[in-house]
Amino acid sequence: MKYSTRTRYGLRFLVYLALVEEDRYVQLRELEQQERISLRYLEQIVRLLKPTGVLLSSRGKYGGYKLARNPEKISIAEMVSSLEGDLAPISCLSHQYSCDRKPDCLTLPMWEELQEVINKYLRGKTLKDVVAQYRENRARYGKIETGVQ
Amino acid sequence: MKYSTRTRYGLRFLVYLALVEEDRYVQLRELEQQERISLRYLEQIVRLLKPTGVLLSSRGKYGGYKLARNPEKISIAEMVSSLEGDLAPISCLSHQYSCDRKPDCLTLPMWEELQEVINKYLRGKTLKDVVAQYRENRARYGKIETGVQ
DNA sequence: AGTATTTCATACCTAAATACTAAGTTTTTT
DNA sequence: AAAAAACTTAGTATTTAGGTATGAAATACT
Repeated sequence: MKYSTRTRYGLRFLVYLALVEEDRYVQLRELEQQERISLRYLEQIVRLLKPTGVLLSSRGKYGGYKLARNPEKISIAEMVSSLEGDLAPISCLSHQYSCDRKPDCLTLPMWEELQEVINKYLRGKTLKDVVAQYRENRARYGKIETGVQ
Repeated sequence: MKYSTRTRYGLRFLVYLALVEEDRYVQLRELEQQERISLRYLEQIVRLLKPTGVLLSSRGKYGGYKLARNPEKISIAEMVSSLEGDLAPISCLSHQYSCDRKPDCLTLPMWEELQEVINKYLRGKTLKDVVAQYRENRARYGKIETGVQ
């Protein structure tokens, strides 16, 4: 079980936006250069995030993306769920899935509990928290904190 | 992120063995019928579990598998890890993986924390616990608990 | 008005992994 | 000797991951 690059890249995109100090639109080209993520691929990933309403976008020259709300109002659970499709750790727990053996399943209760553990962690996590963790980590490594200009 | 059928089937196999009351070898054919898991596929899944030393096997007629130790001594973390390869939630955290961007990664600290959350849950879980959860769940559904003859 | 630049959208592609099946070999019991 | 089981290797179909390619629509600047 691995989260896909979609999810990894998507979250890095959001953290990047959160790190931008000034009020400006960030272009995907900038992320391609800074974060080494293919522009074309990133376009598709961003599209997965749009329905959550977390992004403001502007087309054309000097266009790009910015966060639509404060990072502390942005739930990682919601972002991962949009990028990954859902948060179920096994397909049996995905919404559309049905299985007549469910009442007799030897392991379903355990999987449900694991799902709850993961969901609880992700629900309690905001984009602000992830940014803070990143900053702490940088400090540990003794890096000067510059943020994104 | 989804755990594979390998892992799901493998755990069901282990719980099934734990539910057997008598001291006998359980044949894969029995699991094929009771749990609807292809015998040929199950053979390969079982092979992933053998290196952990959790299984005793006997060949030939009346052969099969039984647990090598008490279910409370069998860690789910170890079983899932053997079935899945490792417990990393993203490939960046798999053992062999290396990435020169790690010190600057915007999200790695968060993923490490999630990994710890998942590992902690799985490490604290034994096969005995999973069996108990199954039994409780059956009771909730009002099913008569027969176990496996 | 025209051009450059960006997001937005659809379609397509390739490699790898998943989830098996097939066919046999080895070991043990009857 | 025969049957039945675990073991082993190889192959295969399908799905998913992880992208590219192409172009349309919107915006800003000249």
